[in-house]
Amino acid sequence: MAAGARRGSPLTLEEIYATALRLANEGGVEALSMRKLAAALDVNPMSLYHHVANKTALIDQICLTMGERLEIPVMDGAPWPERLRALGHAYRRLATTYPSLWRYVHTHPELVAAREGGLWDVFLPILRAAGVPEEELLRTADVLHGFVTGLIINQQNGHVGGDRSPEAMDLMFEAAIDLIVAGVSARFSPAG
Amino acid sequence: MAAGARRGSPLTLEEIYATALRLANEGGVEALSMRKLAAALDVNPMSLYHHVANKTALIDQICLTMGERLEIPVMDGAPWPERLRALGHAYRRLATTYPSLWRYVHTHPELVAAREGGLWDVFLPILRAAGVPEEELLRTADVLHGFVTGLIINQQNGHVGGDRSPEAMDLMFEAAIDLIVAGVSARFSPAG
DNA sequence: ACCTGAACACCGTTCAAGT
DNA sequence: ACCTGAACACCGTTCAAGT
Repeated sequence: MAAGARRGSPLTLEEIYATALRLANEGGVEALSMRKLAAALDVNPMSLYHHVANKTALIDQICLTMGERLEIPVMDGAPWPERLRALGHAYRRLATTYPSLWRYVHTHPELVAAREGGLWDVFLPILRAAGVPEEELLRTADVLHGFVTGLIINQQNGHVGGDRSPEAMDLMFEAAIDLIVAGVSARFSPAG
Repeated sequence: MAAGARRGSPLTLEEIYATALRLANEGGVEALSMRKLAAALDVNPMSLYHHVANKTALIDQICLTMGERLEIPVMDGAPWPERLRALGHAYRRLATTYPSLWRYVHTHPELVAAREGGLWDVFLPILRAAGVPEEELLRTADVLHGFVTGLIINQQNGHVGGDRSPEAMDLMFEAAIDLIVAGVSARFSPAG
Protein backbone atom coordinates (compact mmCIF):
# COMPACT_ATOMS: atom_id res chain seq x y z
CA MET A 1 0.00 0.00 0.00
CA ALA A 2 2.50 2.59 -1.10
CA ALA A 3 0.16 5.48 -1.86
CA GLY A 4 -2.45 4.49 0.69
CA ALA A 5 -5.01 1.80 1.32
CA ARG A 6 -7.32 2.96 -1.46
CA ARG A 7 -8.14 0.96 -4.50
CA GLY A 8 -6.13 3.06 -6.92
CA SER A 9 -7.44 6.36 -8.16
CA PRO A 10 -6.85 9.44 -6.04
CA LEU A 11 -9.79 10.85 -4.14
CA THR A 12 -11.83 13.36 -6.13
CA LEU A 13 -14.21 16.04 -4.99
CA GLU A 14 -17.01 14.60 -7.10
CA GLU A 15 -16.58 11.22 -5.46
CA ILE A 16 -16.66 12.80 -2.01
CA TYR A 17 -19.77 14.87 -2.68
CA ALA A 18 -21.65 12.04 -4.36
CA THR A 19 -20.96 9.61 -1.54
CA ALA A 20 -21.72 12.21 1.12
CA LEU A 21 -25.02 13.04 -0.55
CA ARG A 22 -25.93 9.39 -0.72
CA LEU A 23 -25.03 8.71 2.90
CA ALA A 24 -26.80 11.83 4.14
CA ASN A 25 -29.90 10.80 2.26
CA GLU A 26 -29.87 7.22 3.43
CA GLY A 27 -29.01 7.63 7.08
CA GLY A 28 -29.91 11.23 7.77
CA VAL A 29 -27.64 14.25 7.80
CA GLU A 30 -27.24 14.06 11.55
CA ALA A 31 -25.81 10.55 11.30
CA LEU A 32 -23.26 11.49 8.63
CA SER A 33 -19.76 11.66 10.07
CA MET A 34 -16.43 12.36 8.47
CA ARG A 35 -15.19 9.03 9.70
CA LYS A 36 -18.11 7.09 8.24
CA LEU A 37 -17.78 8.95 4.97
CA ALA A 38 -14.10 8.08 4.86
CA ALA A 39 -14.93 4.45 5.55
CA ALA A 40 -17.47 4.44 2.72
CA LEU A 41 -14.80 5.87 0.43
CA ASP A 42 -12.26 3.33 1.73
CA VAL A 43 -9.92 6.09 2.79
CA ASN A 44 -8.27 7.42 5.90
CA PRO A 45 -10.55 9.93 7.65
CA MET A 46 -7.87 12.58 7.51
CA SER A 47 -7.53 12.39 3.75
CA LEU A 48 -10.88 14.14 3.44
CA TYR A 49 -9.45 17.29 4.93
CA HIS A 50 -7.20 17.65 1.93
CA HIS A 51 -10.22 18.19 -0.28
CA VAL A 52 -12.76 19.76 2.04
CA ALA A 53 -12.31 22.49 4.63
CA ASN A 54 -14.52 20.89 7.25
CA LYS A 55 -17.76 19.07 7.81
CA THR A 56 -20.06 22.07 7.55
CA ALA A 57 -18.49 23.17 4.27
CA LEU A 58 -19.12 19.70 2.93
CA ILE A 59 -22.74 19.73 4.02
CA ASP A 60 -23.22 23.20 2.54
CA GLN A 61 -21.96 21.86 -0.72
CA ILE A 62 -24.22 18.83 -0.91
CA CYS A 63 -27.18 21.03 0.04
CA LEU A 64 -26.31 23.25 -2.89
CA THR A 65 -26.14 20.37 -5.33
CA MET A 66 -29.47 19.11 -4.02
CA GLY A 67 -31.04 22.52 -4.60
CA GLU A 68 -29.90 22.45 -8.19
CA ARG A 69 -31.87 19.28 -8.76
CA LEU A 70 -35.20 21.04 -8.44
CA GLU A 71 -36.96 20.27 -11.69
CA ILE A 72 -39.11 23.23 -12.57
CA PRO A 73 -41.91 22.67 -15.05
CA VAL A 74 -42.22 25.07 -17.97
CA MET A 75 -45.83 26.04 -18.57
CA ASP A 76 -45.62 29.53 -19.97
CA GLY A 77 -49.00 29.55 -21.62
CA ALA A 78 -51.07 28.13 -18.78
CA PRO A 79 -53.12 30.22 -16.33
CA TRP A 80 -51.38 31.11 -13.09
CA PRO A 81 -53.23 28.72 -10.77
CA GLU A 82 -52.10 25.77 -12.86
CA ARG A 83 -48.54 27.03 -12.97
CA LEU A 84 -48.54 27.63 -9.23
CA ARG A 85 -49.87 24.15 -8.62
CA ALA A 86 -47.23 22.58 -10.85
CA LEU A 87 -44.47 24.52 -9.13
CA GLY A 88 -45.74 23.39 -5.74
CA HIS A 89 -45.66 19.79 -6.84
CA ALA A 90 -42.14 20.11 -8.22
CA TYR A 91 -41.06 21.62 -4.94
CA ARG A 92 -42.65 18.82 -2.99
CA ARG A 93 -41.05 16.24 -5.25
CA LEU A 94 -37.59 17.54 -4.39
CA ALA A 95 -38.45 17.35 -0.70
CA THR A 96 -39.58 13.74 -0.94
CA THR A 97 -36.55 12.76 -3.00
CA TYR A 98 -34.12 14.12 -0.40
CA PRO A 99 -36.16 14.18 2.80
CA SER A 100 -33.38 14.40 5.33
CA LEU A 101 -31.21 16.85 3.43
CA TRP A 102 -34.18 18.95 2.41
CA ARG A 103 -35.30 19.22 6.02
CA TYR A 104 -31.76 20.09 7.01
CA VAL A 105 -31.62 22.97 4.54
CA HIS A 106 -34.96 24.35 5.59
CA THR A 107 -34.30 24.20 9.29
CA HIS A 108 -30.82 25.65 9.46
CA PRO A 109 -30.09 29.34 9.52
CA GLU A 110 -28.53 31.05 6.56
CA LEU A 111 -28.06 28.01 4.36
CA VAL A 112 -28.47 29.99 1.18
CA ALA A 113 -28.84 26.70 -0.63
CA ALA A 114 -32.49 27.35 0.11
CA ARG A 115 -32.39 29.46 -3.02
CA GLU A 116 -33.39 26.43 -4.97
CA GLY A 117 -32.08 26.61 -8.50
CA GLY A 118 -34.13 29.08 -10.43
CA LEU A 119 -37.18 28.72 -8.20
CA TRP A 120 -37.70 32.44 -7.81
CA ASP A 121 -37.29 33.12 -11.51
CA VAL A 122 -40.41 31.06 -12.07
CA PHE A 123 -42.23 31.83 -8.86
CA LEU A 124 -42.31 35.61 -9.11
CA PRO A 125 -43.75 35.78 -12.64
CA ILE A 126 -46.57 33.48 -11.56
CA LEU A 127 -47.44 35.82 -8.71
CA ARG A 128 -47.30 38.79 -11.07
CA ALA A 129 -49.72 36.98 -13.34
CA ALA A 130 -51.95 36.49 -10.30
CA GLY A 131 -52.14 40.22 -9.84
CA VAL A 132 -49.82 40.63 -6.86
CA PRO A 133 -48.55 44.22 -6.97
CA GLU A 134 -44.83 44.75 -7.30
CA GLU A 135 -44.37 46.19 -3.81
CA GLU A 136 -45.89 43.09 -2.22
CA LEU A 137 -44.28 40.58 -4.53
CA LEU A 138 -41.29 39.51 -2.48
CA ARG A 139 -43.25 39.40 0.73
CA THR A 140 -46.00 37.33 -0.81
CA ALA A 141 -43.48 34.95 -2.30
CA ASP A 142 -41.81 34.55 1.08
CA VAL A 143 -45.15 33.91 2.73
CA LEU A 144 -46.23 31.27 0.23
CA HIS A 145 -42.81 29.65 0.26
CA GLY A 146 -43.08 29.44 4.04
CA PHE A 147 -46.55 27.94 3.80
CA VAL A 148 -45.52 25.13 1.51
CA THR A 149 -42.28 24.51 3.38
CA GLY A 150 -44.09 24.20 6.69
CA LEU A 151 -46.70 21.88 5.29
CA ILE A 152 -44.04 19.57 3.88
CA ILE A 153 -42.06 19.61 7.13
CA ASN A 154 -45.12 18.74 9.18
CA GLN A 155 -46.03 15.97 6.79
CA GLN A 156 -42.51 14.55 6.95
CA ASN A 157 -42.54 14.64 10.74
CA GLY A 158 -45.96 13.13 11.13
CA HIS A 159 -47.13 16.30 12.85
CA VAL A 160 -50.56 15.75 11.47
CA GLY A 161 -53.80 15.33 13.34
CA GLY A 162 -55.69 13.14 10.93
CA ASP A 163 -54.90 10.26 8.62
CA ARG A 164 -51.22 9.75 7.82
CA SER A 165 -51.54 7.60 4.74
CA PRO A 166 -49.81 8.77 1.57
CA GLU A 167 -53.20 9.39 0.00
CA ALA A 168 -54.22 11.61 2.90
CA MET A 169 -50.95 13.49 2.57
CA ASP A 170 -51.62 14.06 -1.11
CA LEU A 171 -55.12 15.29 -0.36
CA MET A 172 -53.72 17.60 2.27
CA PHE A 173 -51.26 19.06 -0.18
CA GLU A 174 -54.00 19.64 -2.74
CA ALA A 175 -56.17 21.27 -0.09
CA ALA A 176 -53.25 23.50 0.82
CA ILE A 177 -52.73 24.67 -2.73
CA ASP A 178 -56.48 25.19 -3.15
CA LEU A 179 -56.43 27.41 -0.10
CA ILE A 180 -53.42 29.33 -1.38
CA VAL A 181 -54.99 29.88 -4.77
CA ALA A 182 -58.25 30.97 -3.13
CA GLY A 183 -56.38 33.36 -0.85
CA VAL A 184 -54.28 34.89 -3.59
CA SER A 185 -57.31 35.26 -5.82
CA ALA A 186 -59.41 36.90 -3.13
CA ARG A 187 -56.68 39.30 -2.11
CA PHE A 188 -55.13 40.21 -5.43
CA SER A 189 -57.38 39.33 -8.34
CA PRO A 190 -60.97 39.58 -7.05
CA ALA A 191 -62.20 39.89 -10.62
CA GLY A 192 -60.79 36.57 -11.88
CA MET B 1 -17.61 16.05 50.33
CA ALA B 2 -19.30 13.04 51.82
CA ALA B 3 -22.42 12.88 49.68
CA GLY B 4 -20.87 14.42 46.58
CA ALA B 5 -19.48 17.71 45.38
CA ARG B 6 -22.87 19.41 45.27
CA ARG B 7 -23.91 22.33 47.39
CA GLY B 8 -26.26 20.41 49.64
CA SER B 9 -29.73 19.50 48.44
CA PRO B 10 -30.10 16.34 46.37
CA LEU B 11 -30.69 16.71 42.67
CA THR B 12 -34.36 17.07 41.76
CA LEU B 13 -36.15 16.49 38.49
CA GLU B 14 -37.52 20.03 38.49
CA GLU B 15 -34.02 21.44 38.84
CA ILE B 16 -32.76 19.27 36.00
CA TYR B 17 -35.59 20.19 33.64
CA ALA B 18 -35.44 23.89 34.43
CA THR B 19 -31.69 24.08 33.87
CA ALA B 20 -31.87 21.96 30.73
CA LEU B 21 -34.63 24.17 29.33
CA ARG B 22 -32.60 27.27 30.06
CA LEU B 23 -29.41 25.87 28.53
CA ALA B 24 -31.23 24.57 25.46
CA ASN B 25 -32.80 27.94 24.96
CA GLU B 26 -29.61 29.91 25.42
CA GLY B 27 -27.16 27.82 23.46
CA GLY B 28 -29.40 25.80 21.18
CA VAL B 29 -30.66 22.27 21.68
CA GLU B 30 -27.90 20.85 19.55
CA ALA B 31 -25.25 22.30 21.87
CA LEU B 32 -26.84 20.90 24.99
CA SER B 33 -24.87 17.97 26.34
CA MET B 34 -25.35 15.83 29.39
CA ARG B 35 -21.90 16.80 30.55
CA LYS B 36 -22.53 20.52 30.21
CA LEU B 37 -25.87 20.19 31.95
CA ALA B 38 -24.16 18.35 34.79
CA ALA B 39 -21.54 21.07 35.02
CA ALA B 40 -24.25 23.74 35.17
CA LEU B 41 -25.88 21.79 38.00
CA ASP B 42 -22.51 21.33 39.69
CA VAL B 43 -22.89 17.59 39.63
CA ASN B 44 -21.15 14.56 38.24
CA PRO B 45 -22.38 13.82 34.71
CA MET B 46 -23.37 10.33 35.69
CA SER B 47 -25.67 11.50 38.48
CA LEU B 48 -28.13 12.67 35.84
CA TYR B 49 -28.78 9.12 34.76
CA HIS B 50 -30.32 8.41 38.14
CA HIS B 51 -33.14 10.82 37.36
CA VAL B 52 -33.43 10.68 33.59
CA ALA B 53 -33.37 7.68 31.28
CA ASN B 54 -31.23 9.32 28.61
CA LYS B 55 -30.70 12.50 26.67
CA THR B 56 -33.61 12.12 24.28
CA ALA B 57 -36.04 11.46 27.13
CA LEU B 58 -34.82 14.64 28.76
CA ILE B 59 -35.28 16.66 25.60
CA ASP B 60 -38.74 15.18 25.08
CA GLN B 61 -39.65 16.34 28.53
CA ILE B 62 -38.47 19.92 28.15
CA CYS B 63 -40.26 20.12 24.81
CA LEU B 64 -43.43 19.06 26.57
CA THR B 65 -43.09 21.68 29.27
CA MET B 66 -42.44 24.30 26.60
CA GLY B 67 -45.60 23.29 24.76
CA GLU B 68 -47.61 23.79 27.91
CA ARG B 69 -46.50 27.38 28.07
CA LEU B 70 -48.52 28.34 25.00
CA GLU B 71 -50.76 31.14 26.24
CA ILE B 72 -54.00 30.92 24.37
CA PRO B 73 -56.20 34.01 24.31
CA VAL B 74 -59.86 33.62 25.23
CA MET B 75 -62.08 35.61 22.87
CA ASP B 76 -65.26 33.62 22.73
CA GLY B 77 -67.47 36.45 21.54
CA ALA B 78 -65.26 37.80 18.77
CA PRO B 79 -65.67 36.97 15.05
CA TRP B 80 -63.54 34.10 13.80
CA PRO B 81 -60.98 36.14 11.83
CA GLU B 82 -60.04 38.04 14.97
CA ARG B 83 -59.84 34.87 17.01
CA LEU B 84 -57.73 33.18 14.34
CA ARG B 85 -55.41 36.16 14.22
CA ALA B 86 -55.01 36.20 18.00
CA LEU B 87 -54.28 32.48 18.06
CA GLY B 88 -51.66 32.93 15.36
CA HIS B 89 -49.95 35.61 17.35
CA ALA B 90 -49.97 33.52 20.52
CA TYR B 91 -48.43 30.68 18.58
CA ARG B 92 -45.76 32.93 17.16
CA ARG B 93 -45.03 34.33 20.62
CA LEU B 94 -44.22 30.87 21.91
CA ALA B 95 -41.91 30.32 18.97
CA THR B 96 -40.01 33.53 19.59
CA THR B 97 -39.76 32.85 23.31
CA TYR B 98 -38.14 29.45 22.77
CA PRO B 99 -36.69 29.68 19.27
CA SER B 100 -34.26 26.81 19.40
CA LEU B 101 -36.47 24.41 21.28
CA TRP B 102 -39.51 25.34 19.23
CA ARG B 103 -37.64 24.67 16.02
CA TYR B 104 -36.40 21.40 17.45
CA VAL B 105 -39.94 20.24 18.20
CA HIS B 106 -41.23 21.21 14.80
CA THR B 107 -38.44 19.61 12.85
CA HIS B 108 -38.18 16.27 14.57
CA PRO B 109 -40.39 13.33 13.78
CA GLU B 110 -43.02 12.15 16.19
CA LEU B 111 -42.31 14.59 19.01
CA VAL B 112 -45.89 14.62 20.15
CA ALA B 113 -45.02 17.66 22.23
CA ALA B 114 -46.16 19.41 19.07
CA ARG B 115 -49.60 19.01 20.51
CA GLU B 116 -49.23 22.38 22.13
CA GLY B 117 -51.29 22.58 25.27
CA GLY B 118 -54.91 23.00 24.31
CA LEU B 119 -54.14 24.50 20.91
CA TRP B 120 -56.52 22.27 19.03
CA ASP B 121 -59.33 22.79 21.51
CA VAL B 122 -59.33 26.44 20.50
CA PHE B 123 -58.27 26.06 16.89
CA LEU B 124 -61.00 23.70 15.71
CA PRO B 125 -63.94 25.76 17.03
CA ILE B 126 -62.57 28.79 15.22
CA LEU B 127 -62.49 26.86 11.96
CA ARG B 128 -66.01 25.62 12.58
CA ALA B 129 -67.11 29.20 13.08
CA ALA B 130 -65.45 29.99 9.76
CA GLY B 131 -67.69 27.50 8.04
CA VAL B 132 -65.25 24.66 7.51
CA PRO B 133 -67.32 21.48 7.21
CA GLU B 134 -66.70 18.75 9.75
CA GLU B 135 -65.17 16.30 7.26
CA GLU B 136 -62.52 18.83 6.24
CA LEU B 137 -61.89 20.20 9.70
CA LEU B 138 -58.83 18.18 10.72
CA ARG B 139 -57.23 18.47 7.32
CA THR B 140 -57.75 22.21 7.19
CA ALA B 141 -56.34 22.61 10.69
CA ASP B 142 -53.27 20.60 9.70
CA VAL B 143 -52.81 22.70 6.59
CA LEU B 144 -53.05 26.02 8.41
CA HIS B 145 -50.86 24.78 11.24
CA GLY B 146 -48.27 23.81 8.66
CA PHE B 147 -48.55 27.21 6.98
CA VAL B 148 -47.85 29.15 10.14
CA THR B 149 -45.16 26.76 11.28
CA GLY B 150 -43.30 27.05 8.00
CA LEU B 151 -43.53 30.80 7.96
CA ILE B 152 -42.06 31.04 11.45
CA ILE B 153 -39.30 28.58 10.63
CA ASN B 154 -38.32 30.49 7.51
CA GLN B 155 -38.34 33.74 9.43
CA GLN B 156 -36.17 32.27 12.16
CA ASN B 157 -33.71 30.94 9.61
CA GLY B 158 -33.52 34.10 7.57
CA HIS B 159 -34.88 32.19 4.58
CA VAL B 160 -36.52 35.32 3.38
CA GLY B 161 -36.02 37.15 0.13
CA GLY B 162 -36.73 40.69 1.19
CA ASP B 163 -36.11 42.84 4.23
CA ARG B 164 -35.15 40.96 7.40
CA SER B 165 -35.89 43.66 9.95
CA PRO B 166 -38.24 42.79 12.80
CA GLU B 167 -40.78 45.20 11.35
CA ALA B 168 -40.66 43.43 7.99
CA MET B 169 -41.10 40.10 9.76
CA ASP B 170 -44.15 41.43 11.55
CA LEU B 171 -45.60 42.71 8.30
CA MET B 172 -44.92 39.36 6.72
CA PHE B 173 -46.75 37.58 9.47
CA GLU B 174 -49.74 39.89 9.12
CA ALA B 175 -49.76 39.38 5.36
CA ALA B 176 -49.70 35.64 5.97
CA ILE B 177 -52.71 35.73 8.26
CA ASP B 178 -54.52 38.04 5.85
CA LEU B 179 -53.96 35.50 3.11
CA ILE B 180 -55.13 32.65 5.31
CA VAL B 181 -58.28 34.51 6.31
CA ALA B 182 -58.94 35.39 2.69
CA GLY B 183 -58.42 31.81 1.63
CA VAL B 184 -60.62 30.31 4.32
CA SER B 185 -63.33 32.87 3.61
CA ALA B 186 -63.29 32.28 -0.12
CA ARG B 187 -63.35 28.51 0.22
CA PHE B 188 -65.70 27.99 3.15
CA SER B 189 -67.77 31.08 3.87
CA PRO B 190 -68.22 32.90 0.55
CA ALA B 191 -71.19 34.74 2.00
CA GLY B 192 -69.33 36.36 4.93
C1' DA C 1 0.98 16.64 -3.94
C1' DC C 2 -1.30 13.57 -1.43
C1' DC C 3 -1.91 10.73 2.37
C1' DT C 4 -1.55 9.13 7.27
C1' DG C 5 -1.00 7.99 12.65
C1' DA C 6 -1.12 9.84 16.83
C1' DA C 7 -3.14 13.03 19.61
C1' DC C 8 -6.56 16.39 21.64
C1' DA C 9 -10.83 17.74 23.28
C1' DC C 10 -15.12 16.53 23.09
C1' DC C 11 -19.62 13.26 23.02
C1' DG C 12 -23.51 9.52 25.33
C1' DT C 13 -23.80 5.70 28.11
C1' DT C 14 -22.72 1.39 31.08
C1' DC C 15 -21.28 -0.65 35.05
C1' DA C 16 -19.16 -1.89 39.13
C1' DA C 17 -17.99 0.35 43.17
C1' DG C 18 -18.40 3.58 46.74
C1' DT C 19 -21.18 6.25 50.96
C1' DA D 1 -30.99 5.71 47.86
C1' DC D 2 -27.96 8.38 45.68
C1' DC D 3 -23.70 9.36 43.72
C1' DT D 4 -19.22 8.50 41.28
C1' DG D 5 -14.67 7.05 38.50
C1' DA D 6 -13.15 4.46 35.06
C1' DA D 7 -14.04 2.74 30.79
C1' DC D 8 -16.00 2.10 26.01
C1' DA D 9 -17.17 3.46 21.61
C1' DC D 10 -17.85 7.17 19.24
C1' DC D 11 -17.16 12.39 17.38
C1' DG D 12 -14.37 16.70 14.51
C1' DT D 13 -10.06 18.48 13.82
C1' DT D 14 -4.83 19.60 14.05
C1' DC D 15 -0.34 18.67 13.12
C1' DA D 16 3.93 16.69 12.27
C1' DA D 17 5.54 13.07 9.63
C1' DG D 18 5.67 9.97 5.92
C1' DT D 19 5.86 8.61 0.34
